[in-house]
Amino acid sequence: MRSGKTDNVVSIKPAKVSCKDCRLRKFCLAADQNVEELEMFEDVTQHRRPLERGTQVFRNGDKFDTLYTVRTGSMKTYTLTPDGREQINGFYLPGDLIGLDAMGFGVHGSSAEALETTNLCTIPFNRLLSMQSESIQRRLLNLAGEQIQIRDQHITLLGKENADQRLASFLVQFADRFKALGYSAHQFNLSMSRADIGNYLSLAIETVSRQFAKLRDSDLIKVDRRQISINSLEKLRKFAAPELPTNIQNPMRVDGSRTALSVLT
Amino acid sequence: MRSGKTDNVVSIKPAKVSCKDCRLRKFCLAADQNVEELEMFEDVTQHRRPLERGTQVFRNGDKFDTLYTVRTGSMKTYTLTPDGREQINGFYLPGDLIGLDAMGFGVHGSSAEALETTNLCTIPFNRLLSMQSESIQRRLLNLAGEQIQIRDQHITLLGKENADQRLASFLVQFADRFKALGYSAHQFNLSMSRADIGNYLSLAIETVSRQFAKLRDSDLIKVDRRQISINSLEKLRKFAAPELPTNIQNPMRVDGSRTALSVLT
DNA sequence: CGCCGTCTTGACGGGAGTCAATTATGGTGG
DNA sequence: CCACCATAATTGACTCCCGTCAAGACGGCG
Repeated sequence: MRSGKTDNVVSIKPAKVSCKDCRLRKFCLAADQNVEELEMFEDVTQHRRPLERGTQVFRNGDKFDTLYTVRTGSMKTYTLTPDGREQINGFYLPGDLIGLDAMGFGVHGSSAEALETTNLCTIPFNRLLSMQSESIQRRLLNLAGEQIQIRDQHITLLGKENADQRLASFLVQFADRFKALGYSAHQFNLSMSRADIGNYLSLAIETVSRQFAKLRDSDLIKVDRRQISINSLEKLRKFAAPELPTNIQNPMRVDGSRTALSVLT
Repeated sequence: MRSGKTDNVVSIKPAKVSCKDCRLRKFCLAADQNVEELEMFEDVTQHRRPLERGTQVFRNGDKFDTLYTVRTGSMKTYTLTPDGREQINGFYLPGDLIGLDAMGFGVHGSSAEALETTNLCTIPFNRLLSMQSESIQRRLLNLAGEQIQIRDQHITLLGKENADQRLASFLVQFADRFKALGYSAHQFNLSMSRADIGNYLSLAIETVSRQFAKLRDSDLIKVDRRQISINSLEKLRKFAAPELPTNIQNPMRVDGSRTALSVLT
């Protein structure tokens, strides 16, 4: 499946869309590439036949050699506890890159599974590096940094928010992500089950259900199974993350630790 | 974070130790460098005067331009909740690299603070990249991947473990890290307060205290304030992460999701 | 010696987990 | 087309782990 230039020929099978026409490009590894680099990148990248729901792309312990970008559909990644329960660490939407965590030890520390019919771009890691592209290198670091920050936020959610706030935060997160993708932030449906939501938020599914009911009864959202309609995103945001009552806007430190730095931004 | 023996040389001032003689090199960015690269790297890197306990190196929202490696001492990083409470995301020991999360958006999403008198190496990020060193690039990706996996594990801890297991896991983690650094895994003292431990593990300090007592009463550890002595690391490990009762050793999936992969462990 | 911050220990209550029953839904085959 | 079933989701009742409140112990240091 090659193409020197954008052809008028419509291919029957995996319908390879050129990276330079892909509306997700600004999210993916190829975001900042110039034309020639993009061709190299496109040469490295491959499409895959669609994954059905429940299909795993890699599993905890697998040797790492490939990164994946979600083209359509959605995925979850999860780690396993010693007693075999799964802990979902993240959900991945179109444009998101999966597998970066395995760059550490060369072995996947998590598993990745499709939540619905999903198309991926596959990107062999060593071939990617051998491109020696500065912009790719930079982008890889960007995306890895993002993943760390996203996880830090999730740790904060698990560590500090109660059940109400967790579900609200979850919905706000998806609203924002859908909006960034050009979809409606107020109307979307979730591809994951209540069990997955609960697992991700560390709540029992009954609790998830109850919190959905609570948000519905407060007229913040409408819920029909996995179809979500947000009445006021801003109210929901407030609900998810209540701020300090009034006074201090730039929190100078709530505790008493010193802050003596000679840093000039 | 001290233990065992010190070096014979007592240095007066910043006493710049050459990277090539640094016993922490294998942990840091310069791990895989050849001689000439190492010189370039050393040229980029700088030492800093020691930080006192409580001093912040960067804060949430600061512009990102520098990475830091812990040389001696220890640090914590934390994010802030909207209402100003801090959530500790990680503790950093000698050899650990701090600041990678900020590669994502060019702005720090967390703050970093010294837990005790601490010496850092500072590494200007852009100068580092301009070295165009393949081994440095690779190492950056490695370390970023590690950070992601570490956070995934912490998410799993917060999501799935109860109070007993959390503290035990915490101690095991530090035992392993000290051992990797060449210190005793069975005897060490913690540089952080009960409050910091509780914050990190998402437990009230009273609960931390109670769990310490429980581990002590079970003869798994001895505790004297921040001085920890582990009687049986393996028992503690078992306690931290109980496995499946018997039967299934390679968990085929506890839930009912499909697993259509041609994987052989 | 006395103050203060850190830590420990006890008593109590609440938020969310667990158990259980009911309803809704979507897929499948007669 | 509908009956049937398995899965998913909701709702209620009860329980328990851990957070909160409160008091006291232990050092460290001026």
